[in-house]
Amino acid sequence: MDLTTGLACFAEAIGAGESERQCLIEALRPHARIHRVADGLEPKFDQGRATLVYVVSGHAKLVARSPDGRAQVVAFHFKGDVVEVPSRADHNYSVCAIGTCELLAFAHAELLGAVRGNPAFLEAVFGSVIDGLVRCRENAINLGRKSASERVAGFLLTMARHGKRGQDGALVVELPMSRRDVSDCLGLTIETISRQISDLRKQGLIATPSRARVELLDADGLRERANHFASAK
Amino acid sequence: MDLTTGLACFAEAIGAGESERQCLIEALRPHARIHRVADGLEPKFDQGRATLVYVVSGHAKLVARSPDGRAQVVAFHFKGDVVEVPSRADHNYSVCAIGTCELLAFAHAELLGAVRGNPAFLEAVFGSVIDGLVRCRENAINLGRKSASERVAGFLLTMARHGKRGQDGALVVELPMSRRDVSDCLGLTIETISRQISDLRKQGLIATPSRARVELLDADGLRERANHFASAK
DNA sequence: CGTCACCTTGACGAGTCTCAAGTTGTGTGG
DNA sequence: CCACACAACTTGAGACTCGTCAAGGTGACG
Repeated sequence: MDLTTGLACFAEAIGAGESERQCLIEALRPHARIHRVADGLEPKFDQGRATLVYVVSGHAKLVARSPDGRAQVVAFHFKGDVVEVPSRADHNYSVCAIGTCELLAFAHAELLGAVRGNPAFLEAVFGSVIDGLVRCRENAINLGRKSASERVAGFLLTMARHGKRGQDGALVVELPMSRRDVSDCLGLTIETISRQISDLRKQGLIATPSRARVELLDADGLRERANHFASAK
Repeated sequence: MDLTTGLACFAEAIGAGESERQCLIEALRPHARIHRVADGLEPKFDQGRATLVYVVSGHAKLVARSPDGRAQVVAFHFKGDVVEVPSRADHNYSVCAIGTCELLAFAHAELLGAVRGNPAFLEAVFGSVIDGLVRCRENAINLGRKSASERVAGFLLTMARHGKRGQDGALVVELPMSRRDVSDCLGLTIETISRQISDLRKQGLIATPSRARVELLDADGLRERANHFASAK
């Protein structure tokens, strides 16, 4: 996919009307760069500059690594998501492809400059960032106050938003990421993930027809197990 | 403090020029509400609507609670911070005062509507939300991949941003929140916090002249202990 | 059919939570 | 100014969850 097509996807996703789309594409073009990234690779964006990335196709993860090999997957991002990549913070972040993946990258400052005159667009980008914030907080709650069992159940429910309903009515979720990615996101080890998945299967809450595929047989049971702090009760 | 003064603070913080400030205040006034909140109380904003809160004075925490009493402090916010309070998510959030505190609240949608014509303002709000996102991610890394010792050291360094330099050169940090708040933020128990603080004191990294005050005697030592995943080596 | 990466399962131990007791500090009333 | 009550914090001992290490199983691909 080339830059123009990528920009068109982005413009459409962000809700630009037919008429203004072309104009938007031209305004953004000088500041955009498209990266076609193979599995496990991490494109280098402008170092030290906050970057905004739009996932044109495939899946990606935002990950922080420590020198000693620990990793925290801060978020998974799917086709159509907008990822805010911070510049300076206490930790280093990179975007890493899960499978082959196409990313559209903008330096933050220039993106904002280019669309100053278009508040609708600015709001749309704003909305994406808020989405990211909300999801990050949800995960922070998982990490801070939940047991392994609750985290895994909650994770499956979150992933279910991208799932489809199978013929038997169960929700079928594809997990494009490895167990290691899941563990690095939930703050657990791959062994613990594995044990929890096995538990859920033994209790009949899920089925695992293949490694990457999970069927949610009892979504309510999962929700109970996830123990979300919602207005429950 | 009344609504007008609060709005003026907000307008100034957000970087509005002298000239446009008055205009901005008038545009925002119909959508703003000011809350004077006593210690430990949680103002009710419009239920089910995303709300943006500006901390006019004092300190506040954004917290998610579970029916069984567990709490996760998602973020602490100080005077001048902007807090994005999500509407619908898997967990319920509330803003809770730490000491007496004044909050300026806007329904999200109306705030954006009121300032559509002012991209500079929109960008400033945008920037605040991104700040929140970055801090939330930093905390997610703490929660997911760090030991109790690393978390507490990292927390003190984060709080040090609001600290002042004492006469002996050490950074003096006031912790307006209780140990329970700290533990609910770091995903630990108050006992563990207490033990870690004692450890740090015994090792000479900090001093604790009073309960709420911490002096960072050896910031580099703390940073080492915090083990931030930054470009270190 | 062999190799390899990935996942699963088991046994054990470290780190943190839980429970319980003690200490410090703060405000209140005499 | 002192005595007391109470909340917040500190410290200790034992339990439990999850991490670590090790061995085995499964599926994909040549």
